[in-house]
Amino acid sequence: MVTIADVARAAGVSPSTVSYVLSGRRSISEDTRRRVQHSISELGYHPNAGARALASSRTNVLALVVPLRTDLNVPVVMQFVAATVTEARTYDHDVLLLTKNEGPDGLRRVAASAIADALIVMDVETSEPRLPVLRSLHRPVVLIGVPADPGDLTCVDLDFTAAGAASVTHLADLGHREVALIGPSPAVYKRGTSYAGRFLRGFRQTATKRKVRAGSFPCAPSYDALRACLDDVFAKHPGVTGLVVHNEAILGPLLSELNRRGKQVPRDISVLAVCPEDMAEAQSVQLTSIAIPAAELGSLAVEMAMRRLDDGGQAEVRLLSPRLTERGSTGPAGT
Amino acid sequence: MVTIADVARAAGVSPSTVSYVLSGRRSISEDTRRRVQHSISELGYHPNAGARALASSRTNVLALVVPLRTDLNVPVVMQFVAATVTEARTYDHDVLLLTKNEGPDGLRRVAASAIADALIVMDVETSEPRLPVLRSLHRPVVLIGVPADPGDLTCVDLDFTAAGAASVTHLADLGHREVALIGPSPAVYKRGTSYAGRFLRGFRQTATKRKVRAGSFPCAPSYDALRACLDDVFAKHPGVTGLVVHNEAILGPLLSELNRRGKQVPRDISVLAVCPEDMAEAQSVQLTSIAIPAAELGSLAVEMAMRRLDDGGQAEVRLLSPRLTERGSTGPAGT
DNA sequence: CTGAAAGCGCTTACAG
DNA sequence: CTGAAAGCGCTTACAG
Repeated sequence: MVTIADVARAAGVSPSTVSYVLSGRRSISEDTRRRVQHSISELGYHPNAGARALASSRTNVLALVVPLRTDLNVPVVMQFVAATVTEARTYDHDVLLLTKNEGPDGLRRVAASAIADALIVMDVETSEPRLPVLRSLHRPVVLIGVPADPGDLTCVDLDFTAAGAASVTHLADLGHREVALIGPSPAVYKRGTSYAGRFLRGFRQTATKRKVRAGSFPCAPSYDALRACLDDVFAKHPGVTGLVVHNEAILGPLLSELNRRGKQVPRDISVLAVCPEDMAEAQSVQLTSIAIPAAELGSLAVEMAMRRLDDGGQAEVRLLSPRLTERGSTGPAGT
Repeated sequence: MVTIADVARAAGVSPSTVSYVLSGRRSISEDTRRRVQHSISELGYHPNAGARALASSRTNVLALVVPLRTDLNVPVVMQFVAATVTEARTYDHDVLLLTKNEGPDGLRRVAASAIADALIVMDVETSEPRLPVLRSLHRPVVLIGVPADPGDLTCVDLDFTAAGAASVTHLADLGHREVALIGPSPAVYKRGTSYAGRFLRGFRQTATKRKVRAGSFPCAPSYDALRACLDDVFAKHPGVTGLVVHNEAILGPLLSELNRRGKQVPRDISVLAVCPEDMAEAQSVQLTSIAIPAAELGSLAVEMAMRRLDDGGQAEVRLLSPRLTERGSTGPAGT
């Protein structure tokens, strides 16, 4: 194993000088820097992470707490994770993966043993039970989602309330008077997952304002559940002409079922999806959609965590404005 | 921050005794152990990871190198990752996530800076370009997948050759004389991804042996690509009565398309899927399938990595036998 | 612009 | 059965 002493010897300087060349924390003569850099690459030196962490109390590791359920949208989680890891690397950090079911003890362990400098937490609930622990960790925490009372914790998410509103506005503008929201699994609502409730609220408020009849239909991610859900929609809303789908897992099956039932999109019924862009494009009918910007959220979360680490900065709640892209699955009502 | 010295003081022993209580590397009187344990939980002590790593040259971290492509099956990757993290925790290890696009330098960095004790590498290609680097790391490496020449690297995977064979055997036994394999995206074959080629080989060999006419049709993960692919299948194999689908992303769309074309499963055409169990069960028709045991592979990989860390054990190539479950999407040919 | 040295919090021979 | 002490490989005041 190559140590800083080896590099120092090879370059004819002291170990501290090598360290300063690496950190840039003091000025080094051009000549010395060059000799050190040369020895470093010559020897293939990489600072020992444990020693560095011990001496500096910085690990250069971000802990990412992910849910590993299957009722959540898996591709969205993956996109988020990928963006987080990629962005973290641009700050010279690595990502440690923790699962939600490690619970409060796991969070305490990671913080107390100084395994990570900061935490990014996905799948936040409205009355998030982990909030007290997270606050007690004395480490920067970035929540993906917005709990009822974030306090001094940083949050970032899509503005789901605005997204819910935008979905109704779009359909109302097209003349639809009766719409249905096909939402996430009942389990997601039961858990009080932050985004589900916020979307629904925006959806309902705007429906009232725009005098659009609106119903909400949670749907479990299975073919049978979807069929039952659609039956329910058409029974309760015989005049429905617009569907807002906030449930990525059943997008494909939904389009098949509509087709099987002889409903053409958008002629007979408009469909607006809330999902990642690529998913909206990959369906049998290209879907008008409000994007779930998983990748942006991932890199933003890292950026915010890094900022809090560096400047000790202020907590903030950052909500990304929804972006709606028309792709032809929505059209005027009653044509 | 609570240190081992704090615990020692509170328990009235030396720091080394606390360390030995934690590691169990020497016998401690029952009384001392109890006092120490009590102080530990009293103070909420967790050993500093960096200090421990520095002193012991063990990080208790496993690095997991994952592909972050979208042409790979995302749920399978997630299941694998989840199982890896969960299993690692049972060995008191954490998981560091690396992306494949960090490349050889990333692998070298992780090994040289002693961030992780061992590596688990997913998405291995037949002529895997990372093999030389991986061998040079002097750390246990477990590959998910089997390269042409694994050498002294440990490998674990489903026996895809046997799986390909089993798929044909199942259909041939049911009397099918002409079958088509709808495989992974052409990009997957082009890349030489290990499992795709192995499955195809088993499929072809057994088709020849059983005198079954067989064709192979790679399919990109989009609705349009699927339609074109099916057109191709029926053009080249007008007498086809069995479909083997080794491409999870297009399972749902495939069933919709068959339905739209008036082909009933399994009356008109049998469908056998290669995918995780829950996916086979979630389709509009419950699918007879050969399971992709993502979770088992994840925990096996961790187990094998831990064994190599502890006993320095032998390298091995471990192939799990395929398991076929009948669910009614396959039936006798020509009824 | 650079070096010598203390110290980060553990583990583990060495000693008794 | 237990303790004192060296040492792991860095960073960072302290000094010049």
